[in-house]
Amino acid sequence: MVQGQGKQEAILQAALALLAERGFHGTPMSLVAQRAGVSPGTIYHYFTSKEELIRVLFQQVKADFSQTVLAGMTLSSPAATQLKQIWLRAFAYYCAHPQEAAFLEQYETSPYLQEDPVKPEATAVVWYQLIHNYQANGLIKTMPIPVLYELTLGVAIRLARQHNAGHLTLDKKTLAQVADICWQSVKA
Amino acid sequence: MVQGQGKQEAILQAALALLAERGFHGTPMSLVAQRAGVSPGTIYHYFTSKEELIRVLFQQVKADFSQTVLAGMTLSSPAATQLKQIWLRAFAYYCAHPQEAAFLEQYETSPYLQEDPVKPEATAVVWYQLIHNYQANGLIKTMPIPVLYELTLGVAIRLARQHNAGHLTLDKKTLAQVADICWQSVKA
Amino acid sequence: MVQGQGKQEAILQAALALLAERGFHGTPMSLVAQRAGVSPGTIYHYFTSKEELIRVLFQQVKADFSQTVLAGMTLSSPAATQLKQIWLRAFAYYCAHPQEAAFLEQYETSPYLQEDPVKPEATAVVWYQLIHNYQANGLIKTMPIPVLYELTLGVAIRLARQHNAGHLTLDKKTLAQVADICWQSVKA
Amino acid sequence: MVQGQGKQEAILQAALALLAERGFHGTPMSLVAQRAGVSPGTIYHYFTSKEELIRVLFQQVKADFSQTVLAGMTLSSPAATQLKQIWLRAFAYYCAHPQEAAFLEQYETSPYLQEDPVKPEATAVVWYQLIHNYQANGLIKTMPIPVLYELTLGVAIRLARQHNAGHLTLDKKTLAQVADICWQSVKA
DNA sequence: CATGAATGAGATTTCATTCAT
DNA sequence: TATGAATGAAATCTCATTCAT
Repeated sequence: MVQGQGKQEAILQAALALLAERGFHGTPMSLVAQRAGVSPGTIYHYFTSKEELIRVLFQQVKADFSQTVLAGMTLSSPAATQLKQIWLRAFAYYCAHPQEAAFLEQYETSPYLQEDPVKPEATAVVWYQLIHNYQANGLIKTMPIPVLYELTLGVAIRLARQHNAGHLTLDKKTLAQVADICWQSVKA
Repeated sequence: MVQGQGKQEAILQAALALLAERGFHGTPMSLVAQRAGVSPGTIYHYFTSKEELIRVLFQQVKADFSQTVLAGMTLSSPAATQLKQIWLRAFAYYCAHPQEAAFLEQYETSPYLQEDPVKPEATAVVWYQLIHNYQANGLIKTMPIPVLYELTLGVAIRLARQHNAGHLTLDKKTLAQVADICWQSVKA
Repeated sequence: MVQGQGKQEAILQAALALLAERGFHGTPMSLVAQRAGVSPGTIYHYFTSKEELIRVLFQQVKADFSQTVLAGMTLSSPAATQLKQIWLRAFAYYCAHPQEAAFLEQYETSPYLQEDPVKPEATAVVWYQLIHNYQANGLIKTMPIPVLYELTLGVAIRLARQHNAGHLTLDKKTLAQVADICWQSVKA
Repeated sequence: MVQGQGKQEAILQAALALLAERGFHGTPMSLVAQRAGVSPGTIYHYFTSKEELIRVLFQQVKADFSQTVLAGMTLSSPAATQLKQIWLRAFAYYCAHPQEAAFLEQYETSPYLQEDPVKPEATAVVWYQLIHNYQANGLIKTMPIPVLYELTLGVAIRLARQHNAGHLTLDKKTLAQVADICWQSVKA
């Protein structure tokens, strides 16, 4: 069994796996506790409520996504290269982390947490900043940010989801093509 | 109070409104009953279970969507016009029917009904058949159907959703532009 | 579909079959109605309540049992012959009418109808009268009636029940032996 | 209020009393909880379902019966003495524990638990083993076990039941007579 | 910090019974 | 008489959360 601070992490891990597979209402706290090798009461030492646990998990997953996608980005490349690179990285991340993907989708979709629904592009802070810069430099179309998001990263994410669900397989070449198509649709 | 067969319809209406706003697990059957002006037992006269009620509702919403989008389509127009037309109609439908939109999104996303997760494009039968034809005639790119879906209708739906959430407002002109961008990204 | 008075009979038949197989609480009135080819409301034209339906059914089964066991009795035979005959007939009746047997057992056992629990020997009116006579003539032991009942007919019924449940098979010869044993245990 | 493991016992006690008096379907879990001085949810901490609670209770009652009947048996006595002794003990047990008696009868009778209906003699393991031995030594008749059961212990139990229901009172002498009659009917 | 038995409100579903047609 | 849609009380079971140890 894990000890000390490790327990909080164990709880988050367990929650992620279960929430991804069974949904918010399909995963009782007791199950999270069991999977984390912890007692139900312990969860409430680290999190005030189920809602908070989920909110914290969301923040963590989002941060991990941002960091992973960002890591090793070639910041000196031209816009086209960079955006396509981020597109492919995002796609790869979702495919490599199906649990995180499933969880994010539910989180953004579900009326479980009524307060402030999350804008999809908010999850991809890295992307958002890049777009912001490029737009300022006139490299991409002048359109509302959400439109640009759905035309590019949004597509990557949906496709990754379908890939995870087994509805779709994409080889490297096709993938690069799609990334390029997305870039074409937003470049100025 | 409604009478006779009208009750089944009243139940479906009530369910749609509540499910859209509060989610599957946030809407107890008793609430559906109350809103439909019906006793809890009555629901079970028309539907075997909560699950079945939701499934039937999904079929109905899907059918309504297909029919509305299809109605008045100019079938003699060229591919570009048709696809853009359907894109705009789908967008309009989702904006005009935010409840249906929210419900569909949850239905496609939620692990609530484990059996056969729904492919998004299955919801848009009309669109699927058009694409199929055009692809056979070489009018659009040779790519997996789900890719083509996400590049076009998928984008329309996401944008409508953001519109409903109040994250976004699009004037007619911009809308037509986006529809055109989507068309450009899939045409051969 | 049956008509008029035939409906009452159809209801009783349906009730018997279902109650025997599924128990009192396992057979909703709606199921009885369905099996009888009748609407739920109709049952309440013939019976005030579920309880009354069951009570009437009990009376009917009891009467049928008495009549069948009595029919063709050789009233002139000696006591031994008569009691063994009735023993074998009762056994045969229960084996030939497993539904009636199962129903009677439940009725006599269940706290479903709190008022006046039924004495087992009350079900076998014929037997009761015979015993009464023989006892008056000093042909059988002076013991409380229920004791005599359990030593004879009671045994027949339990064995028939076990036979119906498939726990037991008895050939004719063994059966006659058991009947004789029972007789020996009560004769003066 | 009871504490700790005592709650499981309190629940079983409450269930026994209520089930005996009101039957399986006449005793809601909430009533069991109330009588046990426990919240409804607590029952499900100890038992998976109502069915399991009843099954466990059956095992416990059966074990108690066996042990009580067995305790202080004079194992060196001759067959006649032993069987009559066990007959009287069984009778006494059922009279002294009317709740257990009523519960056992329902359990063996009711179609509530469809799976493997219980053979009556299975409840009396002690008796079964004795009979088995005696039969091997030719001390009692060669007949199917269930027949021997119904001729002896079966009679004891039915009579005790009638006694509990107030239909019958037996003095010690008569009781010994009946026990003897039963022995006579099975001895070789 | 950690535990896990206990809670009790609330969710889904059933079913005896009624009543307008 | 007959219907069967409708009722609504009640039953079983779940689960987020608490608190004594």
